[in-house]
Amino acid sequence: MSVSTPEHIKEIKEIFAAHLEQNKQRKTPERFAILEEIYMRTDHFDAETLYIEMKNKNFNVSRATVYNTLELLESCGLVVRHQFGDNQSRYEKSYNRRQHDHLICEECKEVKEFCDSRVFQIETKIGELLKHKISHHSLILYGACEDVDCANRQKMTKN
Amino acid sequence: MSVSTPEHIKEIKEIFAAHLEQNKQRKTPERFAILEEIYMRTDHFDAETLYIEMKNKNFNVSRATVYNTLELLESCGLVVRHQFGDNQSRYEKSYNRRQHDHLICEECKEVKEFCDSRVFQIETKIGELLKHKISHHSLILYGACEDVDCANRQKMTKN
DNA sequence: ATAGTTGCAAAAGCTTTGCAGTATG
DNA sequence: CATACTGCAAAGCTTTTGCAACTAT
Repeated sequence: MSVSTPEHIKEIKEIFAAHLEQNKQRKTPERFAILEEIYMRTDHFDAETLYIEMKNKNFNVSRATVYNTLELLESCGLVVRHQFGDNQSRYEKSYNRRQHDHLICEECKEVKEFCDSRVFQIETKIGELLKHKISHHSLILYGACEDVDCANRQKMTKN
Repeated sequence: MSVSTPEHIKEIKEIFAAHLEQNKQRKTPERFAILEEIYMRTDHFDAETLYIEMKNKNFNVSRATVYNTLELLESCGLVVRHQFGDNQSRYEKSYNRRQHDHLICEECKEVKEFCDSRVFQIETKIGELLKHKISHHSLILYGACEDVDCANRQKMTKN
């Protein structure tokens, strides 16, 4: 996942602003600060991490506002929410990003992204078969890195 | 998902007993009662539901034992754990069952099962591409029933 | 001015843990 | 009879909610 440029962030803020106007919701500084923080990130973060890191940057937001804004951003498609198997939601920015799925190393917890068009063939076929209109999917592969850095990352993850 | 017959359950208990012996763990009545309760079910249940229903049947188990036993059963392959997008674990029996994935109706929350071999093609290809040894996957399709009973089920789900 | 939002703290929901008592091997 | 396991209650985490104060429109 790549870093967003300042121009990119400006564009995204405009999209968010338009969405808020359309729904008669207010354009508060907190909402835009959270959006910006999210688009500065390149990882798959949880709500608490986002909250803590904003606090660390001396931006005073509450957890309630973080959760509220994440939901808003999700509903307007600027953020996607995932469940990586640990009873906690993880989020990532999604504007201008190709749909993709995730591979998680069970040892070092690293998240990698991939695309495979066969998943859409499955959506189509199973949707027809089971008579459902499929709106989206979640595909997660779990595995083990064949990677020298895996052990190092493991140490960092254990806390 | 079909109901397990008494003979079937007997066989599964033997497997569990063997597994416990191998790992020098004790064959307690609670563990077998929980196993039996699970194999009587045909749904995708959460730990609390299992706990409550055992209480209702006047079988006195604790939550701690339910969670502990679910973990044991998962590690010996008699139960699989899923995350259907709501920050809560769901379980289902897995002995003698073909590997399958899930389709969830976002309106009535009904869970349907399906098989599509293309997932394994994805596993193989992406495993090679990203140099990971894939151990398992989770694929969930989210959609909407095109189904007359969907609305009825929705009413029952809202609580 | 008015009603949508915020921050805070409390509550809620799922899961884990500590511990004293119990029962398996 | 040693120690793994159980039940209970408390604690831990993530997420949601209620409400008074605030602020965008």
